[in-house]
Amino acid sequence: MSESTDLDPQCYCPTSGIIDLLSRKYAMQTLCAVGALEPVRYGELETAFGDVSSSTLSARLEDLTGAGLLEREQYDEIPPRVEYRLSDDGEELCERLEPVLAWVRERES
Amino acid sequence: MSESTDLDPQCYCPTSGIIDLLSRKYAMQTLCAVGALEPVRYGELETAFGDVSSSTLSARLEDLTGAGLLEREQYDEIPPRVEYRLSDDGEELCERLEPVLAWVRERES
DNA sequence: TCCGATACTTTGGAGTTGACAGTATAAACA
DNA sequence: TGTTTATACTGTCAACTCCAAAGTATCGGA
Repeated sequence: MSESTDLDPQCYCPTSGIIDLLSRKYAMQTLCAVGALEPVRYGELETAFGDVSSSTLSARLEDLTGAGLLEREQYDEIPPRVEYRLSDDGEELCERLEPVLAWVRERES
Repeated sequence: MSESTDLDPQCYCPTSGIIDLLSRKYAMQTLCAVGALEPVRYGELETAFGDVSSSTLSARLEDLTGAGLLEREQYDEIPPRVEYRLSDDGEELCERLEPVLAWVRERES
C-alpha cells in the first residue's frame, strides 16, 4: 500500500452494506448455492443446506434480494412457488466468492 | 438426502469452521487488512478500521490466529508490542478474498 | 372434512457484538 | 515521589442477531 496516504479508514471497512450482509450466517453460502442451482426454490435450498433454520434462510434471502444480488419471482399458484436466481451483480459477486468457498471446502475435506 | 441427485448437502454449507469464522463481523476485513499492512500491530488495525470495538477486533484476531490463518508474535517490551501477519494459509485465503472485497468497494464507492 | 404441499412467520431463548471503562508494566517526566 | 504515557488487550452489561420449533395461509385431492 502507498506510504503517503497510508491508512484510509474506509479502505478496509466497507461495512457499509454488502460486506456486512455477507458476514451474516449462511449469506455467502446462500448466494453461491443459488448460483449453482438456479432457478431454485426455497425448499430446495432448505434441503440443500440441511442445517439452516427456516427463519435464517428466509432472512438471508430477503437480505440478498434487497441488496439486488438475487431476484425473486413469485408465481400465483397453490401451493406457492417462488424461484430465486442471481441478478447480474449477484453473478459477479458469486464468481468472486466461489474460489473462496472452494478453497475452504478443499482445506476442510 | 442421498437421492443420487447432484445435491450433496455438505457442498454448500462448509459451516464447519472457516466459513463460519469468516461470517463473523470484520473477519474478512481483518484478514485482508493484515495482508495489506503486515506486519501490523493491534493499534494500527484499530485505527485502520476506525469503527470496530476493541473486544470484537480482539476476538477476531484470536479466531483467525486459532484457525491458523494469522500468526501472532509477541515481544517482551513495555509497552507491549505484538505483531500479526498472514500464515501461508492466510495468504492463500486472502488472495481469494481480495477480489471479493475489491468488487464490493468498487460497487459501493 | 381432513391432509398434503409450499413458503414462509412468530416466539422465546441462546449466542454475538458494541460501547465504554479498566488492567498491567516501566520508562519518561514534574 | 508521584503522574503521565504508551500498548494490547479484558470485563461488563445492554443491544442485536440467530436458532429450533411450532404456527400461518391457501386450495386441490382423498
